[in-house]
Amino acid sequence: MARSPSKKSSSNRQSLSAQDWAQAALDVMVARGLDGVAVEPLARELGVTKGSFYWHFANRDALLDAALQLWERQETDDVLAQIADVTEPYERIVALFKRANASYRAGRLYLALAAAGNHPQVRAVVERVSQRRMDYLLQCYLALGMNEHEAGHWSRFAYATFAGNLQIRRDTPEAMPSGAAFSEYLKLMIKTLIPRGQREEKSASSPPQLVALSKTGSD
Amino acid sequence: MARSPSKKSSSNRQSLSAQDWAQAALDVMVARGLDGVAVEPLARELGVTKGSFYWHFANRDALLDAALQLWERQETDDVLAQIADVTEPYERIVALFKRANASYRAGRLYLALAAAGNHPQVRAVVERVSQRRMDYLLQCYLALGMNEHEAGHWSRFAYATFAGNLQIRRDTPEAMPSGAAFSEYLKLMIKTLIPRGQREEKSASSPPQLVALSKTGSD
DNA sequence: GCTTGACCATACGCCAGCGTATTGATAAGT
DNA sequence: ACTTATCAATACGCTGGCGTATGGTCAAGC
Repeated sequence: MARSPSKKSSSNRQSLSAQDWAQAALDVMVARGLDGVAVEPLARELGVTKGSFYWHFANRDALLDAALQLWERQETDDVLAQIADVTEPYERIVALFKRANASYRAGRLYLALAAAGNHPQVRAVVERVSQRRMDYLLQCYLALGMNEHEAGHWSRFAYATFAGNLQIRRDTPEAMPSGAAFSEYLKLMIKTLIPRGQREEKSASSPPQLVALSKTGSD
Repeated sequence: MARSPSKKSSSNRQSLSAQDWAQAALDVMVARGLDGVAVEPLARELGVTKGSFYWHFANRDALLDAALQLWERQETDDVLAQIADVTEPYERIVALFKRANASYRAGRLYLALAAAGNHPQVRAVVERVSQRRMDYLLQCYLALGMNEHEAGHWSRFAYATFAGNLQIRRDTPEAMPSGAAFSEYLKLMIKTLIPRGQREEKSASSPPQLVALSKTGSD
């Protein structure tokens, strides 16, 4: 329930912003999926009518665009920024994996969006985000000393496992352990998905540095 | 049961059966997702009107039930039956993995259904199917000589990777290699996901050799 | 204190999909 | 030949969501 905007208070009868609507749209996606994002129900939930909505947005698609943009910023840009200080490639992958399995909400959101493959609008963003994440992983594996080919395989492998775990957690929550057993599971995956055979050699001389993944242009 | 055993023949202008409707519903799910399964459009596609539909089914939910049942039979019962003759546990997992990555259609269908987590009707079936598949995998890993704990981890791991690969193929098809590169990728996953450290005891025979990976895909 | 503009309410028309009712058509069965 | 069962067409009412039009309110600003 508590989202995060500093000024969001249920008793707050201040006017809403487009951002508030976009954030609410993301919340609904988590709960009811992409096509749960309907103007009128959403307005009801926000305690206003759709007269308000059509002040902020031209139509439903515009809302989706805003929500999508917000999502990409929050769940990809920000995440990559958060682990930017981890310089060692092995540790970086570990950090990614831990973070990927940390937020339940983020996982649901990702699945909800990815499930909307029909919607071209959504699809484009999901595709770009997935690509960016895998590319980032690829860089990590390259930094471990692999060649492009191997790194391609392993990054894809790792990303698939990540995405699949989200699905398991959603579809069969009982099958996913918690607590210590989960830590153990995570440990196993990390150990398996980061082959330390070809441990990286030149992490001091030629720092991988990963180009910071800055926003794919300007948008 | 309706006595008209109308096989799936596209040019068959004989009357339709409930099975035909269910099959068509699955086809639509592959193409447009779960909520693409609407009575009227479906009827249009089948060249009839919904007057026909409401002869065979009480309502839309009944159609979904039938489709779901059909799906579970086709994609789980039948698959498990097909690999029942593979007795060696290692080979069995390999066979599962190959089969899982073979049918594009089956993957889309699974994802489409899994995405409908809101719908309790669908959710129940997806949950059971996922559970059954993971349980099957669990048995395989147990047969390799693992204890329950380890086998639980590895079967979950393997299933997650399977599900994630489906997602990658759907969301970023370019990221998934084809041809020889894909075989190589599959080989890597198999090798990684079936730890041969604790190889099961009774078979000191030849390593299974990965049999050629010949496009066993249905479509 | 009257105007302006940002924000929201109300009311309407539209459309797609669900479900129902009724009738039509055709292929057995008797 | 006539009934019956099976499958389908047509027509209708209902609902929920989209988008529009228009008017209401309230906080600045001149």
